[in-house]
Parts: sequence; C-alpha cells; structure tokens
Amino acid sequence: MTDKNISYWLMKSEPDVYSINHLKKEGLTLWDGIRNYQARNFMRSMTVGDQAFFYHSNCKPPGIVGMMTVNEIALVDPTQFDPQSKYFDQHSSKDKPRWDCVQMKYLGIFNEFMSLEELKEVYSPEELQVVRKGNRLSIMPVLTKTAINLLSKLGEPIL
DNA sequence: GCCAACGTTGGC
DNA sequence: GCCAACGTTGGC
Repeated sequence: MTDKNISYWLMKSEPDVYSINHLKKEGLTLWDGIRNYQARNFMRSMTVGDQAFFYHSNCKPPGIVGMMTVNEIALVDPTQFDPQSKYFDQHSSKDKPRWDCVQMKYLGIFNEFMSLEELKEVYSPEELQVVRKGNRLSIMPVLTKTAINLLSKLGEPIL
C-alpha cells in the first residue's frame, strides 16, 4: 500500500478560506500564500508523489479531514507579484522570487474526521508536531510511522 | 476575547 | 548582533 520513498506532510488551511471541499471540486490547487520561511523550506523539500494530510485550522473543531498528494514542485508563487493580493511582497523580484509553492492534488476525504482533541489523545508532540501547544506552522512533516498509523485509523480516503 | 508561542522589524 | 515592541496564528 505504501511507497517507502515518499514523505508525509500535514498542511493547514482555514476552511472558510479554502476547505477540503474546495479542493475536491477543483482537483488541483496551488498551495500559495505561504509567507513563513520554515513552511516554505518544507515545501522545497517535497517530492512529487509525497502525501499530505489536509488539516482544517481556525475552526470548530480543528482536525484532519482528507488526503492530498504533491503534484508539482518548485513553482513560483504568483501572489507575491500581485499588488492586489494580501500576499504581495514588494521585496521579492521576478529574477529572484522569494516565495515558491507546490501544486497539490486531491486524493480524498476520510470517512472518519479526526479532531485535534483526538489527535492529542493518541499522539505525543514528538510523534505528531501539530499537537504541540502553540504550534503555528502551517506546513510540517509527519513521521512515516505516525502517518501509517494515522492512515490505519482514518481508513481509506473516500473520493 | 484571551493568550501562548513564535516570527518580524527596526533602533541602537 | 541584541532585544524590545509589535504582529500573526490559531487553540481555547
């Protein structure tokens, strides 16, 4: 079932802004607007075929809702050059773009929703970073061991 | 609305 | 380079 060479990630999105249902509808999306170097660097270390847990944040209740896969990597984030965008960065140049992003592809919505509260009951912060108190990072790696355990709990994503 | 836990900015 | 002040994320 699982490719040994892929990495697993957890990516947050506020459902009011962009939910798993938006992704289901679109199929593909550019994960743009990331303006945190640590999160950007995690995107830079992604490989096509990596899988990511889609996490709904800043909502009630927050938690893991679905699964997606990395479809394209090393794409320039277009919003940094758009003065109308809230992600516009006047210090970024087209020669040397500061921000890049990846394209994600919808895999499915899990039959079981797993809330942050439940995640905290099952995993330690070492096993799953998102349960660490005060975690603000919107993209983070998930240990393969944890990812496989999570997938066994959540069941196959329903397309 | 509060606040923990950062990240960023800018004076020095 | 230090650090205080400020801003942001996001859970609660």
